[in-house]
Amino acid sequence: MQLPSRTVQRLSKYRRLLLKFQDLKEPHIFSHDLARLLQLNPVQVRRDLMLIGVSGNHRKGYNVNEIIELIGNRIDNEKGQNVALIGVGNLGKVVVRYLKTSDTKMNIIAAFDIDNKKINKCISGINCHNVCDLREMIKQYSISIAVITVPPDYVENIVQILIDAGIKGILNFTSTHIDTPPNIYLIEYDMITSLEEIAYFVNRD
Amino acid sequence: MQLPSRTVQRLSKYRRLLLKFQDLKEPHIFSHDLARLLQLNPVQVRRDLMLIGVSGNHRKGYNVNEIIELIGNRIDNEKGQNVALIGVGNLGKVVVRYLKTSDTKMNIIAAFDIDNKKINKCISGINCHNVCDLREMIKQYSISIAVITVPPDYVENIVQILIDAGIKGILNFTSTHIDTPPNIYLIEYDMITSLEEIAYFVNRD
DNA sequence: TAGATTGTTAATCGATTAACAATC
DNA sequence: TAGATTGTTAATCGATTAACAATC
Repeated sequence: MQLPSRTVQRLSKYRRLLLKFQDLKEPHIFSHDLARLLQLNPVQVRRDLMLIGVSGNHRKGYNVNEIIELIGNRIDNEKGQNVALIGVGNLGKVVVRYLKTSDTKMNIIAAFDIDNKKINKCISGINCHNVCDLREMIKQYSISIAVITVPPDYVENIVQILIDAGIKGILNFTSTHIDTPPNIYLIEYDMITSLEEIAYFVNRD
Repeated sequence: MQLPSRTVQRLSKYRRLLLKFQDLKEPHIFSHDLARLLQLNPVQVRRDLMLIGVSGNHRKGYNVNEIIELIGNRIDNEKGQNVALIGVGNLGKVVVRYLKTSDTKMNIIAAFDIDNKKINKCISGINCHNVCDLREMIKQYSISIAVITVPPDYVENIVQILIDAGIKGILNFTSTHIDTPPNIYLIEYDMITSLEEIAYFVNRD
């Protein structure tokens, strides 16, 4: 049974928070504490946990390790999830460094660029390849997710290559809207739209 | 009457797309063309435009200039919207440069850092100030929105300063969840959560 | 037992879209 | 007129939350 996307987002956040609890040797947590720490409704937390089959204790709350394990069972791929980054500019470098230093099952294993000065260089421990090798590398290393951090003019072209190469999911950091077929799962970070949305509500509250 | 947040997001995207049409001297557009270009439903486009009072022509569609103007009336602040960026690291620099070169009514007018090597330097045409001056600058230049690009350990502290200084909206680029009172409009870009969400659906489609 | 919690259904809320009237 | 479009209500869909039973 497929989980709602909002539930998946919250599960990701529960896990990251609880991994800190694990370090603190706190074996249990109540739904209202988890909710408070993430500014959510406790009912929502209990419902999310119910959906993935976590069962709590009426006295002690939920077992932290059990939550972490069952979230992993749902979200993680056994083989790990290989991610590629396209566009080794300033933003690309920041994203690679961030992902390499975060403890997540998302493995960023290759970067790509068209600039010969960058190709075959190492950035934050991963190699920068020629965009021409994208298709081959995606298949060889079974990369299913791409993070796009190229300049706006290159976006359309890169997306076409990615789709042809069989990529399944895209995180688009450029503010250029991209057109994807419905079988590609797409998330777009559009900072202009986000700032304009914030501006709208700030002026009306 | 307050617009739904999803409508505001789409209006922002309509406007950016239509500004290109304006350059091409295309005076009109049909709802189904606008919808197709942004992968939306034409009914949704017409409904959004109806909500802001745009009226179309049964033969020629909607007037591009009229849409742009009425979106501006709703979203833009007459005085312009002043934005500050906190944390002049690599990510911060990228964001400043991007916002300075985009044509948006969002004016990024100041950057802040705690590093003396950065303070009083100019980045992409704006000055980097000491975080200690945040409160004063926010009031003086009526900055209502902050973009946060500081390292995780500084986030909590910075948010407290921003809230005390009366900031109204925050775009959080760090993957550290922040706790804001309900009168602050917050958008968070959490790339770990986004990648895990993509991974979940990619493995199930 | 009383009180605090989990577990789960049903009601509600918000957003999208189907249906169709009106117009050119 | 026929066909294509806009305009708008009502139905539907998805997500959240209220209500309350069950348990320790």
